[in-house]
This record gives sequence, structure tokens and C-alpha cells, in this order.
Amino acid sequence: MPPRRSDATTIRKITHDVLGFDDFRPGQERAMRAVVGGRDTLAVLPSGAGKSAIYQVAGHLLDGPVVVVSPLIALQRDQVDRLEELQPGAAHHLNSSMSAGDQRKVLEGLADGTVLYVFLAPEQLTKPEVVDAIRDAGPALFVVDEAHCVSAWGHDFRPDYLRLGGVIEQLGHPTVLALTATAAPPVRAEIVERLEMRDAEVVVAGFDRPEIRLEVDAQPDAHGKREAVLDRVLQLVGDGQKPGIVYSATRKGTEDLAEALTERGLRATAYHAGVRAAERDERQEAFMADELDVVVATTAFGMGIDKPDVRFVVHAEPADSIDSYYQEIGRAGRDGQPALAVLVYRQEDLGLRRFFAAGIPAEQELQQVAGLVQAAQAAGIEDGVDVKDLREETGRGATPLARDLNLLEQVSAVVLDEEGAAHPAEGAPKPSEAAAAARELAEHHERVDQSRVEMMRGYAETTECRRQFLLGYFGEQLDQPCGNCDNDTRAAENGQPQPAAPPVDTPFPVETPVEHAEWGPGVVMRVEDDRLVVLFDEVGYKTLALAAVLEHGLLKPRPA
DNA sequence: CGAAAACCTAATAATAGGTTTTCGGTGCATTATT
Repeated sequence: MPPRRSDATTIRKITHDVLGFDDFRPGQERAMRAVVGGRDTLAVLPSGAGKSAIYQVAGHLLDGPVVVVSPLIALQRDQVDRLEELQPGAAHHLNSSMSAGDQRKVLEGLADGTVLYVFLAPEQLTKPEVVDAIRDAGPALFVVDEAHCVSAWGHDFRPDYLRLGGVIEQLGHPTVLALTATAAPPVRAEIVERLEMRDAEVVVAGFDRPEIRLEVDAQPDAHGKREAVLDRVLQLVGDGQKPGIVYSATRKGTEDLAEALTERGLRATAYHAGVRAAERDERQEAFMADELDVVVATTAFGMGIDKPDVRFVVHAEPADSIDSYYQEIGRAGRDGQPALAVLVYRQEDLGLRRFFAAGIPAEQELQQVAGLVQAAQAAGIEDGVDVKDLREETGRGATPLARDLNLLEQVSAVVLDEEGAAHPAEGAPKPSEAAAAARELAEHHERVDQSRVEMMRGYAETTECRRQFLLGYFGEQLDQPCGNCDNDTRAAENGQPQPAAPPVDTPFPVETPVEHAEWGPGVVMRVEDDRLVVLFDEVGYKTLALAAVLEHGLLKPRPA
């Protein structure tokens, strides 16, 4: 159905009347127009760029409620509170922290038109009564907030993210709006694919954060690294550059660093998922209220932290990808004032990231799971196999089992019904064949994930402008070295400013589609003096020496 | 993959040194006890 009022004037008027502002952030208006015009849209916009304004304005112009999928209950609450000020009573969340009665009231409110916005986690959409209620209300817009979770969490941790595409279909495919602050091109492609977005408009804007200075402090050993982290934080806080966040890869690492910083007189605390909920909330609130100099945290600390005056983010270990790293350092300097991102780097620390990126399930395990599902049907069990039963029969944990089932589902061996029970797919291959196909798929994921870790290494070890490296990873070109990273500063001090732009006569400029004999099709992501970074469909990111490429004719241009 | 803990060993007392084993991140929902 064509929208009635999608013109720019109307959008501007609604934005002014409802949200009270007249100037759009980059990309914001374009995304609004696409959504109001009924087009599926992926908006990659920086935090604080008013992503929620996009669906708020659309909510005013469209006919039907807005469904917002949000990964954390805490985020749902924040967003409902914010909307409450603008449109009292229109926004509600729906999750297991509510009484059954309150949950039912929200669904009834959707039916009678009093609830205009509903915020929920993807797990809610596995319940048939929730999906039915939303479908019957005729939703106008389906929003996936923090949409990178689809790719980052869907495969094992929170598999219901991978099923959102099917849910959207069940809802009659309302317009889909996916929102995220960072996503490299392959992550964008996966979001569009998994959500089954049609003819998606992709809006990417405002990636650069020039106010964040980028530094890497390379350290040879564990002790030196620890001291370097502590010294740096003490010095920053001593200079009044606070508050800040220190990221560590392990819970134990956060506890150790927080204790050491406290001993040295700072107001520091650890934050990770092992801290009990009430205590975590207190620590987060203390940080927000400027009662702490520094929070030492795992990745549990982040989404929803929108504090404008964070002055530094120090990493005691590298992140698992540049996507994650950029998201984490992006929490600094949101007020636009200078901020600092330091990665204290040891090569060995990439090992943990490689470990998490690894893990191809044994073919035997996959075969066992596929076999159990088929055997149940052969035995005449109509309801399928419950995931809980599979856990008992295989003795495996929830996370690996979820991954196995996802893989088997993707190779058309297993389907999961609305209750979450597993059935054999129609015309399912034999368990042995399904297992082989699933393993192959897992190998593909692993190659890509490992290549993302390698790109993190590339960032840590590059001698060129770090901002050009980061932005290049996201497919954005920065023509000049930024002058606000350690490499550029060092070059300037040595009287050898970084070379301006890559030579224009390179045979494979950025964005050239190429073909490699072994690795297949890919796209050039980055060009340096003597090497190329190519993103291959099958194996992820690869760095190639330009000399070898030219000498052996490794790459051929490919029609786009 | 790498660090740290746990477990050995060789020796005749306490502990240094080597080998094996374990562990590591993110949250929804649900259910069983206080």
C-alpha cells in the first residue's frame, strides 16, 4: 500500500512537531523517507545519531503499530521511558519480567489500537500467541534495533535472532527497519539476508569519529602489558581525563585490573555477567552518575551505555573483530570533545579470540543430533524433539547444541517449530549427509570469523594511518591520513608524514570485484603500498602481497 | 590458542621443575526454592 504522506515536507513537519528538532543527522532523513515509503531499510548510523527518531516519525505517519526487537530488557525499558515523554501511554515493553496479566494487557492493547509501540526481545517471538496478536494488529513497521546481534549472536548464543526472518514472513512482511551503529559490509549483507529484507535500502552515514584519538601500545609480555594498562589509566585519570572504560577479555582480568586500580587510589569497579544483577545495576548507575573514574568490563558492559563524556576506552586485550572494537571505542567522546582509544596489544592475546571463533562441531555429534530428530519421527512422536530432551540425551550444553541445530536447519535437515521442538525437514538428507553439509557450513563460518580476528591483528600491527585502516574495513575511504593516531604522530615527528593517498595507478583499486583461483570471488577492501586486503565470499578477509599478486596473476578482475 | 591451576616427580626435607588438565563471553526465558 503506498504511503499517503511520505514527502520531505511532511517528514520535516512531524519531526519538528513530535521530536522538537529541525536539523537531521546525516542519513536520518533518507532512512525516514525510505521507511515511510514502505521500503525495507538497513540504517548504519553512529550512536546518538537519533536512530530511534526514524521509527518514531515513521510511527506517526504509518497506519499500524510499530514492533521493536531489542536485545536487552534494560534497553527496552530505556526506550519506553523516552517515548513515554513524547507520547504517554503509547509504548510498552513485553518480556518475562512482567506478570502474565501485564503481558496479556499489552497484547490486548495492540488489538484495540491503544498500544502503538511494543518493545521485545526475539525470544518473545517464539511464542505463537505473541506472533498471532501482533499479526492480527496489522503492524506497520518491524524494527530490529542493534541489528548486528543477528550476525554476532544468532549463530549460537541467541539463536532466535536467526529466526526473525521467518517471523517477519508470518507477520505478513511489514516494512522492516534494521538499525545498527557498526557493521562491516559482510555483516550488513548477513543482516539483509537473515531478516529476508526485500530490495533493501542501505543507508550508511557518519562513520568517522575524528575526535577519538587512536593508539596502539604494543607490549612484549603479560606483566608489561598489565603495567602499561594500569599506568595509562592512572595517568589519564590523574590528568582529569575521566571517566573511562577498560575492556578485558575475561571476567578474571576485569577483577584483577579493577582491584589494582582501586589499590592505587582510583574509584574503579569491575563489570561482567558474573556479578549479580542488582550489583551490576548499581555499578552501572554509579558510572553514569560520575561516581566512578573507570569501569573495567567484559563485553557485557556496553549496549545502552550512552554517556556523553567518556574520555577514554583502553583495551587490555584486542576485540574479536574490528566491528566489535569500533563499537567499543565508539562509547568515548560522544559529546564531540577529544577522547582516546588505546589498545594495549600482545599478539598472544589474539589466541583467546581465535579460540572463541573456532569450534567446528564434530561430524559425529551433528550426525547424532540429526539422527535423534529423525528417529523420533520414525517412532511416531508427532511433537518433535524438545531441545531440553536433546540436551539430556547428548549430554551437551545449550550453546553448542543451539549451534548444531542452527547448522542442521540451514542445510535443510531439521526444522524447528513454533514451540522450539525439532522435526526432520521434508525430504531431509540422511543424518550422515546432513552432518557433512553442516560441518562444511561451520567451516565456512569459522574461516570468516578467524579472518575477522586477523583483521583485528592487522589494525594492531599496521604502520599506516589507523583511521584509514578502520574506515577502510567498513568500506569508507578516508583520503588523507587523519593526523590523530599514533602512527601519524610518529611519522610527523620523524618529518615523514604518511603518504597522502594510495597510488592511483594501482591495478586493483578499492571496491574492485576480483576472482582468486583458490579463494573464489571477492572485493578489494583496502590498498596499501605493497599489499591488498580482499574480502572473499567464502574465506573472509585475506591480505595479499601486491608483488605476488602481480607476479603470479593471483587475482583477476571479475564483472560486478 | 594460551594461561593458570592441578597434578606429578624425584627424593627422603622441603620444594623446584616438569607435564597434564581445565578454562575462557555475551542474555533471553523458565523453573524451583526462599
